[in-house]
Amino acid sequence: MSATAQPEVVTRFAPSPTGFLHIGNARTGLFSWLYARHHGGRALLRIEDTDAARSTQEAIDVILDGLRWLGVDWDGHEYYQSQFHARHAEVAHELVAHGHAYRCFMSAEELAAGREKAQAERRPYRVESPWRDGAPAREGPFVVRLKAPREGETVIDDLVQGRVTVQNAELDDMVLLRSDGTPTYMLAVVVDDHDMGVTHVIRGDDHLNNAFRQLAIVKAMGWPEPVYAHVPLIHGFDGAKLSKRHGALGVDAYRDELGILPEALFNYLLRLGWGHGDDEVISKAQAIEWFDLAQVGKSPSRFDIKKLENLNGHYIREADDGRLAGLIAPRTGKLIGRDLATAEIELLVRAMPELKPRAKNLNELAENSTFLFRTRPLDFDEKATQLLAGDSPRLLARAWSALYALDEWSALATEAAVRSTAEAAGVKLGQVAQPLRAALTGRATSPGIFDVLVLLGRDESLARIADRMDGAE
RNA sequence: GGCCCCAUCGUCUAGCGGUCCAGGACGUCGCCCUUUCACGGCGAAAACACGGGUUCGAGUCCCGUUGGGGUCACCA
Repeated sequence: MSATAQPEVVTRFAPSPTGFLHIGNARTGLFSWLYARHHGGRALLRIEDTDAARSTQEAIDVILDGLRWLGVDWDGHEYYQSQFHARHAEVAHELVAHGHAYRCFMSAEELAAGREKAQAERRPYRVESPWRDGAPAREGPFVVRLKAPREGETVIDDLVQGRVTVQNAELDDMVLLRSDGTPTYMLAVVVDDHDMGVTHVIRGDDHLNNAFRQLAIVKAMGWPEPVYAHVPLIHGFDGAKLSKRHGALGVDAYRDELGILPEALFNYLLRLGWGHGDDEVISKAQAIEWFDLAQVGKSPSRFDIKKLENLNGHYIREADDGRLAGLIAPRTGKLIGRDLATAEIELLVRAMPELKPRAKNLNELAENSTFLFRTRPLDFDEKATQLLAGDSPRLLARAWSALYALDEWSALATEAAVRSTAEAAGVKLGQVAQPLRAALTGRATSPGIFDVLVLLGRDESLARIADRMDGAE
């Protein structure tokens, strides 16, 4: 694989299928992918589908689609945690056999009582199972618990968090196998990461505390310790972990509902919590070249939709006209109440150079394109109606005549005609151009009016003007 | 509450002991361009949480305070 003697880097992204790809998880996945790509290693994907109820194929597809759309791929096939349950149990039993874990027969009531007592005495609760020290087995259901170390301390040299130390007395004997024999997440991740050959565990820092307990399993099994990197979570406007409460959306919503381009979200997520000097606009190739965990900040960052949209506007301006037309055609169609014909999509492509500097998301882009396809008589919004009052119908009639007389229908020619109309009428250009805009588009804002004239074509333009001009002239 | 982590403009960040009366970007506010709205250009306001150390010298190192966050399941 790699020609150098460097040990291979294997990262993994392990989302659980909850029905959507949380923006924070997407960033963590992006970081883990970038780390692997930067180091020429492998990026793996594992679906944590242990919770069978939530793990529908549909929920899984949402994640896979979201990642692909973002431009994050993975090496080999995706892994499904649920397929390894037998192996997880096998490891648990091996741990028991070697005295690193034990069968605990404590009932839920006993556990609850202990927890309450600890609470009452205002001291932290730690499971004290008599079976840890070999009490005789009892009848009934049992779980398998890890015999966690109680002396000394555990140190993790985290690539993002630095050296973190925890007293082993803080760790307790966590459940490895439930009473129904199924593995807990704690056991499953450790076993899967080991079996998949994961060298770098890059995940959200909400797992930092778990890392110490998981490391206990790794050590008990005598497996090589992975390198950990716990990246800070994304927070909402109030500084708390981003969640539904903040209206946190899945990646698909940014694509479908907010009209965000994948390269914009990629760039935004990359810059959130990571920086490379003063660089703001960063391509995927540059990201792979520059990215490293060392520059990832330790403090959580807040999600700012304004900056995302600014970046989105940038990428819209850079995007290919045909691509944009294809992306907004369905949206424009929805706005005007019918599908766009092929010729109309071609018109959209031609209009795109004028349309795209004026939009920061695909919805705006679509909205701004509707004037091209509206049928007469146009509907006029309030501002347009105002522009069409007073002297405007008279001015429009004069403009109509000048335009009608044109041999050539171009931006240059129409501009000359409209300018001379204004001059002849003794008014400023704007006094003719604004009513013209209103008559042509139904709105008070639009692309340059001479471009609009050309895009609409001679017949449609003259007809729209005629609709609003003073017929007496 | 215990444990762990964090702390530069409103937000994302640059800064890795002196070149910082702190730089860039978004946002905000002006001005320019201009037929509107954008784009673009120019400019402005805006931050090293606080207190002790260490040092000739601290945004940069150490300690504490305050503030914020994360985590404490037979959930993942």
